[in-house]
Amino acid sequence: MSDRRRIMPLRDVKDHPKRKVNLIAVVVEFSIPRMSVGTDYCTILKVIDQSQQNPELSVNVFMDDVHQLPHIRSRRDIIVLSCVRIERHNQDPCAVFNKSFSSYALFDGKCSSAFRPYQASPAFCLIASDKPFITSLKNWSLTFQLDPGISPYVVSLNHIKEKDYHDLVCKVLGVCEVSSNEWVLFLWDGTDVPPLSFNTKLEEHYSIQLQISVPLPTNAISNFPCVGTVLRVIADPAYGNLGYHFHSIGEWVRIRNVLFEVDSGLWKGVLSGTSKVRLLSENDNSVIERKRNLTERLLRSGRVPMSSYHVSNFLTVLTVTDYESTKFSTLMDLLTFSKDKGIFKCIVRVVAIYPLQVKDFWSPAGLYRIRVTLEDPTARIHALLCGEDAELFFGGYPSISVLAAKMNKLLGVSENDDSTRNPPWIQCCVELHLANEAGALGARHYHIRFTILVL
DNA sequence: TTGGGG
Repeated sequence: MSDRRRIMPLRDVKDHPKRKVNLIAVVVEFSIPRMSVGTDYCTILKVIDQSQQNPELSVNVFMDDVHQLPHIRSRRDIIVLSCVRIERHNQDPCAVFNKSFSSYALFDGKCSSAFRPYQASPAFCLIASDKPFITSLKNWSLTFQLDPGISPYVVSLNHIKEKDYHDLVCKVLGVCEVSSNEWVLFLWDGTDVPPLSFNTKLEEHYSIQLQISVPLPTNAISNFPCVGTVLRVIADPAYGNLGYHFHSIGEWVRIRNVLFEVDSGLWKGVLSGTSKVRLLSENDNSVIERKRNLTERLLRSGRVPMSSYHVSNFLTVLTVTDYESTKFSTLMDLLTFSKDKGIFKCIVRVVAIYPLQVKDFWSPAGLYRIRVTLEDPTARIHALLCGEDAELFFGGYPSISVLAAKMNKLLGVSENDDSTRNPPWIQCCVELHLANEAGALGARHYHIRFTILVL
């Protein structure tokens, strides 16, 4: 075995088509490992070095065992690529890792002295002459400002559009197998997804879902932020065990090519075959901007939905004077509240009611007994509107036609368009009771209280 | 072979 390996600077790669070369580079982006349409699993890396940061070089890695594909742990990690073949795609060179003659090793980019790879392909062998290359690349990358990739596709969650592909600069709150081979990613950028209208023909409002996929137990969401939407992103089954492939929990990333869809009047992200990840620093400008925007928003407006700032679609529902000075809470504040009783003032939309017919609002004893589904950008909950609380809310016992008109206003039913409805924002008081053991799913009960509907 | 930003 030779004790030297000729390492090619990335700027020279373009001049060596069809050649097999050795590279040492910093990984700045990776696609999530997944099955290819051929026989192998695949991940695509973007790498840079001192000689070339733009364009980044694509490295396409194929392996027959998904566990043997490189799994990037941290920003600035170093990859040694031995005997990769240079090909051309369109006008751009790329390196292709062939499992029959290529090998690789991944090194922590932060630790300056260790030469032990945290992952390597079976045939990889570190050669003494690699070490100074690795050291100088680590030293260089610590001083180099990595490019987060400014692009018109980057949006924050308050600007997403249905059926569009967007990039998000966001924090990865978690990844969870919600059912057998169904994985969900939880993403947050501190902004609120836009409120949606409901298609009354497709969505029977009494059967409305409370969330995309399954409910999570309180202990799973207890560390989620209470302001800003936690977007649920469904992974394509081709990704297999997403928890194994995704190492960025709690970190800021730029995640590219997320598809946005609407399901049951809720926003849903889809991790498609072309989604890619760039790990970002807490000090990255795009991360600092998002944190600053959230701080300024909370100082300016408190815990209210971003889209309720402009009150064109806001019903004046007054809470009784006792709670006028109470600060607003989000529904996620309620879902994660740990004491067994509390009263909150929220800005929400009534997205569904049960019973469906106003004539069924009373029990046989003549008492109001209604379940409403409340929504804000952070969550949906069922809340009860019963007895004296409902009398206060509706102003006693109005006629069925008056009550029906009030409910139509509350649900956003339009007088001249029965195909869509767009519930207005209202403010209301919600009392929370934890029925028994704290945090148990379904043990929380919510009642609308101290709220008067003024119409 | 696969894969390759919109």
